[in-house]
Amino acid sequence: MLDPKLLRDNSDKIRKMLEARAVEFPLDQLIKADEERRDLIIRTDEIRKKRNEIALEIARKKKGNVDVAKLIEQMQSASDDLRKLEETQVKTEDSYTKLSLSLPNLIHESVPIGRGDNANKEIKKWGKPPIFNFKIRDHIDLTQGLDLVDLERAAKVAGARFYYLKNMLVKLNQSLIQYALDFLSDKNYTLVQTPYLINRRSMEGAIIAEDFEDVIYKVEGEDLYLIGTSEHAVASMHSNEIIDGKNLPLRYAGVSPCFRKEAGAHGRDQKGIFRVHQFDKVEQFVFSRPEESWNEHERLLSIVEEFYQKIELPYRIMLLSSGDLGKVSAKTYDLDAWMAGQNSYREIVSCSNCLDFQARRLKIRFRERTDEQTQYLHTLNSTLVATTRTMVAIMENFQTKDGHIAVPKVLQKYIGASTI
RNA sequence: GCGGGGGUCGCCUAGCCUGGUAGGGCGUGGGAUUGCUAAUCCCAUGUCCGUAAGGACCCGUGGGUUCGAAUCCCACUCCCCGCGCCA
Repeated sequence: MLDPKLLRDNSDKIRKMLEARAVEFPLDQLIKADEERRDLIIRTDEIRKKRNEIALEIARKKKGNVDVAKLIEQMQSASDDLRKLEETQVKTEDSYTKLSLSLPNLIHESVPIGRGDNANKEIKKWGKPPIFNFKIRDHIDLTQGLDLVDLERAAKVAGARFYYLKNMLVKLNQSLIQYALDFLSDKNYTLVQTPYLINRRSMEGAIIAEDFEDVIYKVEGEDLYLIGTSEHAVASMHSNEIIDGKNLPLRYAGVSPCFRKEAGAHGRDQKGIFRVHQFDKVEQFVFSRPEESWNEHERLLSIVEEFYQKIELPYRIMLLSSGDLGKVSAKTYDLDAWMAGQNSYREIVSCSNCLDFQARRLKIRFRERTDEQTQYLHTLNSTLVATTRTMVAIMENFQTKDGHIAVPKVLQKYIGASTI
């Protein structure tokens, strides 16, 4: 949600954003709804004022035992007027809220303008893709050879894009989680394991309406949705709160499984565990002062880089273009890890600054002193590790000639082995 | 799941029975006073509309009754206590 003042004073800025994102949006309709809404507030306020005055008068006269029948009549007619006006007000307010909740976030000036991922900008590269002197396997071959994944039975039991992890891959998965939690814990993050199901209000605070359709699973008959990432549950954790400024920034390490419908992804990455409906993730989430959020954004990225350097995965950092940017994000870096089996860099991390977009929806504010005006804070999120994709990268890059997998050094003490 | 108690403006609390402008304390900021500190007193301290003056709203949420609801009625929700069930 954007500051409604922008609709009035600077709608061009919003228009430019919509154009850059190539998003169709009935902005004029929203501006009109906002105007109507404010007009109705003024009109209903006037009637309420009158009603309050009469009510006061009645109370006073009653004390003096004066007849108030006439005043009560006036009150009745004012209440009737109000009821009628309120009906239209509810409708206007509804359409305003609905529209304003589906308006995407502003875009930071450093974001390249363009459609799709062609316009994404490479910021840097780290590490060198490994060179193999044998015919390499992709992660699907590797997991089959070592009995690490059972896709057929998962398809039978749950459907496509599900998987059973088996044997050492179960341990690798746990090791990545454990290492990631230790890593962030050392950086004084607050560890938080979130609810995996959250209600609609909370979900709406973290994502934009259309994502409900494409990514979010709903529990039938309940006001509950499976989180697509712990970001959704951590963001809403402080909803409707006023945070004491001296506690900022709040840095959380969220850990949870992630559930995604992958509705628009038919045919893409159909095999293996690269694109699946369920995976585990350790996520960084920061509540920050507005003036510090861009520094926090860079900080998140540098922590991510440190992590993948320690795991020794070659990667590149991409700055997403306006067309590729998520609707709630003002600026996003992706970290694409080298995947030897696919001979390309693939996305494993997404690091975003959402400014006050989520905070407005969730009413998360802060202030330094209790006599001060409250302010919306900024929220940022970044993957630290999404286990399935990182495991794909590890398996493909660390494979050995005999079809086994070397374990990155930092993970060895967690998994208790040097090869799989 | 059953029974009982509760949710009040950042925090704590009064008001609810008996409907008529939500009061007090703490914290925080400003001011006054005082060698300094402390103490004391005064003012401010939620949201929305409005350039402002001002006004409206706010007592867990949503309905209802009423001229008028924090207050009465109904439903829901969360917390606490007891019972039941349970990994």
